Amino acid sequence: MTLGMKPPLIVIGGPTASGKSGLAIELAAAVGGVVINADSMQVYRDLAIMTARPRPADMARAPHRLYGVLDAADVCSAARWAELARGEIAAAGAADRLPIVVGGTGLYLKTLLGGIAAVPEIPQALRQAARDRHAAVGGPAFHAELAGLDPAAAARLAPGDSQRLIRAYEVVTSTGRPLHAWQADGNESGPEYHTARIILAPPRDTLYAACDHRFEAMLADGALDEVRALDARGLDPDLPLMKAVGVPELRRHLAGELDLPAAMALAQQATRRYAKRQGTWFRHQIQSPEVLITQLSETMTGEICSFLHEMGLTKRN
RNA sequence: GCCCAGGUAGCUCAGUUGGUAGAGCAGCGGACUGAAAAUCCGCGUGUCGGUGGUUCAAAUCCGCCCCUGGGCA
Repeated sequence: MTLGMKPPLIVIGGPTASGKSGLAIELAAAVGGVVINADSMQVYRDLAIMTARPRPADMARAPHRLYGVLDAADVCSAARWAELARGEIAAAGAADRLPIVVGGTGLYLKTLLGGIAAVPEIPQALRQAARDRHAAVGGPAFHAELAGLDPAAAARLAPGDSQRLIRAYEVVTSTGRPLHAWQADGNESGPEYHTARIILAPPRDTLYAACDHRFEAMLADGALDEVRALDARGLDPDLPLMKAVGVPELRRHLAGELDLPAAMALAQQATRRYAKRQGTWFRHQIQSPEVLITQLSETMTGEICSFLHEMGLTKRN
């Protein structure tokens, strides 16, 4: 690598079931790349099928990193993931391979690309205490309490926005400074990359059909057994992986609350809604990507390779 | 063929004594700085089956027609 040149990086984002993983594998195989996961659920080990992790046969076609590396009892975060990802990007560069970061977790990608406020890591016990407090007093009272500790955050957040209320609460109680003060300091970001961002944005109808079809395929592949095994661990239902799309629905089926067709229909709906939210995120948060693909396709590898070559990101074509 | 009961939003339905319509679900739009597949915020999107009447005014009253259930033949 030439001194002074920013290391190359490919980032692929888009809604679930839009064909990101397939595209990443094709690109990686074509240019000699490493696929690095940027999906908040695929980082966990327990649910390979339910979280649509690449299959072993696909993973054999190119090196894959950060898939299934954390236990379901563990908690990832945007900052934690970004740190891991930077490590993998550096390792790929050292191995003279092109890093291809792919995933649908917009916040993770944004953190990698733009950094995040340098709030000190908050001990898990304190974070849990904040959550417990919220559960104990309820949303409105918690919101009122926060107003006493961090009026700006309370004013900005809806009383129902539990996740952000809890975050604001834990930051101010743990660090003594309100969240916006940390944010005003600017973002802590890692090294700069020479980046090509590829965003997939297929038409709504096509995407929804793909979501529906894929969930059916997951069930056929044994998703229910996976969820049963996870269920048997008796983990806190608030843990991230326990809230992955489809997991609550299938657990309700396992508990006898829903028949399978009903659980499937609800899970498919949840998937569609998730895909819609992701679309909104990428549309508004990732401005003017280098490549925008408005179809459901993994067959554009050739064109994309040429483009990446023109950008000076690849050595061969 | 006759007798009932219905045709109102994508679906299930509400709609008082006539004043151009509203709920739930679905859907759509948006926000997003450390659990983000999370967590929230906002928004009725409509030839009231069709067509003629009555009326200042019809989803609402009257006639005819069409469609869907159920019953009797």
